This record gives sequence, C-alpha cells and structure tokens, in this order.
Amino acid sequence: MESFATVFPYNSTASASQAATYSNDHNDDYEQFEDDHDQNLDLIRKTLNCSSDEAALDHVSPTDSEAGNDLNSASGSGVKKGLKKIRKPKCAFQTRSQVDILDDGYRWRKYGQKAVKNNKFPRSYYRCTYEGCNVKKQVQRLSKDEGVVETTYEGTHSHLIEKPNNNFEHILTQMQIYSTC
DNA sequence: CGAGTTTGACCGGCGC
DNA sequence: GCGCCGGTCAAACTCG
Repeated sequence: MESFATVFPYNSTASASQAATYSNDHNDDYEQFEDDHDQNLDLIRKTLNCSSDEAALDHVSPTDSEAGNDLNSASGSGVKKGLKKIRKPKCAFQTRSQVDILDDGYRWRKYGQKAVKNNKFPRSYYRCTYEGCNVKKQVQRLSKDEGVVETTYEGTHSHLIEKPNNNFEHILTQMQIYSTC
C-alpha cells in the first residue's frame, strides 16, 4: 500500500448507497466504552469521529466476551433456541491497498470465505485468535474498484494489541469510513 | 505438531 | 412455505 488517494467521498451517492447496506445497530444497549486499552480501535473511533458512547461496540469484559462466544457459536450452528440474537455494531472502512489484510497488530484466524452477490471477489471472515476475545472482521475487495479493500470490524478486543504496529496510524490515514459507528 | 487456511455443508433470517 | 443469501462450522489440508 504505497500510493493512495482518498476514495469515496462521504456525500457521494455511491458511498451513501453502500453505507446503507450496513445495518445501524445503535439501538442495541451499548452503555459504555470499557475497553480503553484497545488502542487501535480507539484510534479508529477517533478517526471515525465516533463518540465513546456510540462507539462502545460491545460491553465486552473478559467475562462478557465468553457470553458473547456462547451467543455466536449458537447462532452459527443453529443451536440457539429462544435467545434473541444480539447483533453487535460494526465499524466499516475502506482502504486502497494491494493486499487484502491490514496488519493491525492483532492475530486473526480465517474461519470462512463466501462469494457474495454483485461482487466478483469473495468475502473473507476472520476471528481474533486471542482466547476469550470475540472480535470478528470481514474483508472484501470491491468489484467496482479492485484497488479498494473494505474491512468491517465487529466487536471490541478484550485484550492488549499483540503486535504493536507503528504503521497502523499510517493505515488510518488511508481509511475512508462510511458506516455504522 | 501446532497454527492457520480452504472449502463444502449447514443453518437462520428475510423477502416474496 | 419456499428459495435465496449471508454467516458459521468443521474436517481436511497446508505450512513453518
């Protein structure tokens, strides 16, 4: 990711319609921002101009995240019965990059890949491998602009960054946020 | 051998 | 009710 220009101006109709594809989950009860040592996401939120309250992606404490694991595993395998699914808010942003994966300092494990409608590139699904941390992200290259990678974070890390990365702030300068925080 | 990736199958939500 | 679609699981596989 060397040369990049700002892409997707906020007020373009294109980005507006794309943003509309992401559900806004502010209605869920995210009370407070507990994870103040989550440096990168905090940085993202600042870049996003999110308030801390609205950016409280989830009330994830180490114990809460275990409950989150239960919920998510249940939703995936269809075991969940009678439990209303709690959807976490998502932060989505786009970067112009040759590589799909941003090195944000966390360790991710890929758990799925799907072809999505109206996009010739598959969407990849990643989960944070830190024990008890239930953060997920989706990575997808845009078919309409192959140089742009769209990354969607879901949840809040419950641990310190594993590989402090000085370049992350650099990455942030490339980000164009168009969604839900 | 452990960690991570691939990929087909499965499930739930949603629109018609 | 049915079919489509997105998201997840899990076994097999690859890689260091």
